[in-house]
Amino acid sequence: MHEKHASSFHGNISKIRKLIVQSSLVPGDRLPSERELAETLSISRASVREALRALSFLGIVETRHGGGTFLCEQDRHRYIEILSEFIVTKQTKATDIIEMLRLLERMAFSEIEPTKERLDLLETVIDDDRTFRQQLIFQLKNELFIRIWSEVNRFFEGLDVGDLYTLEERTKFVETWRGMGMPE
Amino acid sequence: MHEKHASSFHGNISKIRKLIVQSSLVPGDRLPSERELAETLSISRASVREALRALSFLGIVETRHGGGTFLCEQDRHRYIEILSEFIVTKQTKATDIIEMLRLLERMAFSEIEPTKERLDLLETVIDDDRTFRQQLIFQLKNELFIRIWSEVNRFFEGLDVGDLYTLEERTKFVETWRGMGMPE
DNA sequence: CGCACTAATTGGTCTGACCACTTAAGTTTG
DNA sequence: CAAACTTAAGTGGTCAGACCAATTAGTGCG
Repeated sequence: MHEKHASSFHGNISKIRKLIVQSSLVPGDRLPSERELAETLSISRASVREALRALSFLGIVETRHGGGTFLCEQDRHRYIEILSEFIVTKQTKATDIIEMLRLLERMAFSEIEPTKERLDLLETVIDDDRTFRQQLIFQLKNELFIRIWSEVNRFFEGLDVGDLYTLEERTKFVETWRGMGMPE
Repeated sequence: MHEKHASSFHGNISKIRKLIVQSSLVPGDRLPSERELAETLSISRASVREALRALSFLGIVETRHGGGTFLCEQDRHRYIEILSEFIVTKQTKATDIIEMLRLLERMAFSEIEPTKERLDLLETVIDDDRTFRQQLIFQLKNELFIRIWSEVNRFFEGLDVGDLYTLEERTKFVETWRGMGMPE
């Protein structure tokens, strides 16, 4: 009658996320119904609902009464999801850390005004990925932001996966950034 | 047999939170068991569990298998703990908090789709800085993001420096936002 | 073609049961 | 008497099946 309880709560979340990926679902797509998911994953519908509720909280999924469960516009909520998951789970996946870091640095780029001094400074350190990114963040002059970035970056360096960007990417960043600045 | 469905999901969360307050529970205290809560609040245990799961995600409550459900040590908040540490450890400058808050709210603006309802809603509260910003954030429907924003905002309000934006700025926000909407 | 109605689908809730873990009371033992 | 063990009650975790509520797809009629 009752099956063995082999799967935990977080395990069920992973199962559903895995299923989303394997099914090649794109943002806006509808997930299988709760009843289908329950049968497919061999868990009760109650457990499916708990997992879906969690995914809903993380902004990954959206449910409509009578309509179904839909995959959120991930691109719209991308960095919120990353931020959420980074904070929620202790053992963050490497890919998430990298994406979070990239997000923060993109935010910095969009926040900092590209003056000539800053451009020159970044170009002098463009060969070193770590220094380049650090100098960029430090330009923000926001200690809170810097501290958050430092923390995420600390995790990143612990991964020991080399550079975050290639030299080509860094060069392109600076050029794009220069284009954003005023002529004067 | 089956009772009327008078209460919604979020309503149940409120019920439990209210009960926590009314019972004068302090961090570390144990809540009534799920079965007791179900009877007290006149809802099914399944609904109690869903509400508790949400509170658990928000870091307000912690459950231990076989042990019970406990009120979290407020300052040891799982996710907010990290953010709080950033803010508290060194005395963060007020300007940094303000900037971070503005950054978060700008993120929200770029994430939320500007529907007519949302525009109307924001315009009705445009005179009150705090309410305006809160309504904006709440549109995100991402509880975790809301928690994070709330935490930073709490520090901001502790600064007692008045409004974050002027009425003119808020008006401009809404107008800019409206421009971002597609004509369809 | 379009509108109203109906049936099927899907999420939301309820009930009662059983499993797994924790806790505390009771018992035994040194 | 105190410590270790055993046991029973309590609690969260899961399951199954049912019904309610909202949406959607389908059908028939005008």
